[in-house]
Amino acid sequence: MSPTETRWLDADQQATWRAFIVGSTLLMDTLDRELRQEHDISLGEYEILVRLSESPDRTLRMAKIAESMRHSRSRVTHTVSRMEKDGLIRRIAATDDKRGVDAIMTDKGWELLQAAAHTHVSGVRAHFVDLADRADYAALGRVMNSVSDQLVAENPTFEDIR
Amino acid sequence: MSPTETRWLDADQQATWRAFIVGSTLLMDTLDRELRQEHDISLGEYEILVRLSESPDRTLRMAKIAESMRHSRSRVTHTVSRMEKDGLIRRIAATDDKRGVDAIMTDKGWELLQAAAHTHVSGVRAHFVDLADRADYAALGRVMNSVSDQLVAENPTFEDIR
DNA sequence: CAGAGATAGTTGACACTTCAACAAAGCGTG
DNA sequence: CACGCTTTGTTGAAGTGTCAACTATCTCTG
Repeated sequence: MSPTETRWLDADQQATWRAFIVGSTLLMDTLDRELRQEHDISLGEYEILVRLSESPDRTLRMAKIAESMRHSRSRVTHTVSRMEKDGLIRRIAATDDKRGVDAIMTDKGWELLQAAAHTHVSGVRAHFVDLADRADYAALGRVMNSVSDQLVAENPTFEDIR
Repeated sequence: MSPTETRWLDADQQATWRAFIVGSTLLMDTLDRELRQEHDISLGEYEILVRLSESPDRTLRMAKIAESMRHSRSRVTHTVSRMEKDGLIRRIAATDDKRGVDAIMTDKGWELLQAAAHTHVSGVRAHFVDLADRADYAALGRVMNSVSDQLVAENPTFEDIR
């Protein structure tokens, strides 16, 4: 924040940081493209289906979806609207809280998920999980978890605003 | 590819994978927002300025920019067009290859980079580098490097098409 | 229990990315 | 040297994400 002296990254740190940017961009783009090409669904849409599939009655409040993916409510509204148009999800007003809306995975959504899951998991393995040894992979998990924890802790608004 | 049995991820792998998605999304979004708020520039635009600053004469061919960031040519054209309109970059036809176009960072671009670099590096440290111990960070670098290598090797078209 | 403020979700405008089609210039082999 | 093929870069449309404004509902406090 304050314009104190900048602590630059050393060469190693810089290299790792750049590897992270390029690698994660490439990885996400690839997984997204594979899903689109083979099942006409984006990675984001797939992730929503996964979360619904893990919920009782394949149902989840819009807010819960947004929260667990750390996407904005607005983004979830747009995405779910598209998926509803495609017949993958249905929306009904929540019974308890009249402001709320429940997203429910349709049978068509369920079937698509079954098919897409294979593609996705294979991709994640081929392009990511199976490339690293267990220890390195675990280390990566630790780092990414602390990134999330720190950002959420530091900026509590992440829970709601985004 | 072939619909053989799916080798699912175990719980640990799944957790790490999800941490990666959520963490990297959160991280990139945060760094992007910080740059926008404080300097009216996106992370992608910033990255272009960095690359130009590292090149002789602060000049780089459009294709080289696209290649090093692994963005599509089209994306680079659009982004550079916006930056040109903002006076951060100038474009001139390449002298040698008449198809080519050189992007040149202006003084205004250079000054913006100086200011933005502090914000960016501080953010990268605070939200990423300084959170992990050296060993975990190095492991992450190894993983992300093999991700890139594997994807580029497997799909040579990445060099040009994207 | 009234009013203020928080929360859920949607909407529309705008920004950015992708994709396919395209023009212009270089390259390579007969 | 001419033809086809590749490479460079741009364009415009369609898709997706962000942001700010808005409605409706809920909750808390005096």
